[in-house]
Amino acid sequence: MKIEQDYYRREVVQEVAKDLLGKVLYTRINNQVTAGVIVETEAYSWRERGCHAYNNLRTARTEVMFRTGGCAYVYLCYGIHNMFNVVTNIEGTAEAVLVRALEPIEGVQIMQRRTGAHSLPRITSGPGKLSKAMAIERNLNGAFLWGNEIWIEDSGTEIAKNAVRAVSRVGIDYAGEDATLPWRFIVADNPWISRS
DNA sequence: TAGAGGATTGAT
DNA sequence: TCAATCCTCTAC
Repeated sequence: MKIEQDYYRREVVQEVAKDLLGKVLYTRINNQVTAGVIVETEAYSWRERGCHAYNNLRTARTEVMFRTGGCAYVYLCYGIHNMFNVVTNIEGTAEAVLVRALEPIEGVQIMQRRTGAHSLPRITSGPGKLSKAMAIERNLNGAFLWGNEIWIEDSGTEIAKNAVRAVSRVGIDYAGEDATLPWRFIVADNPWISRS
């Protein structure tokens, strides 16, 4: 079952980030279907410095974050890596969840081919790598997550609450105190989460 | 319009 | 530890 829009429109972005663990991200690009269970996420909000839309900064890039929950926000990082985010909350409130790692369950060979010769446990263990494996590029920026190219499904299997860890986010030292917020959510001991 | 830097990654 | 690589944002 594809997840419906109300799921993404909730007010607390951290709740959506935590809840997305265990859900399944699908893409169908060039008629090739790939899918993976989300095992690591990070929450971002206009209220804190780690966010591109901090202090309601509205630019061509951040515009998508202000849209209604359920859109994809895809941007290029370091000129090399596409990063996939899920926009949350209602229109006008800039919040998003960065998907950082997946456990592949469908189209594994396709993902291996797209990422080169990486060994299996590592092909989707990081935001740049999973986008490459799933063929997520900036042409999907703004796409709704219940379409035919990219969507998220509820697998029906819950992640045990005691298996979820909330830790600090990575790579945002410039955010000062906000870099210490425990807004990164991982499935503990899962071999597919990104390196710390 | 130029210049600095980044929600990363893989090789050294 | 460092380079790759290009888009985005800011300052002039």
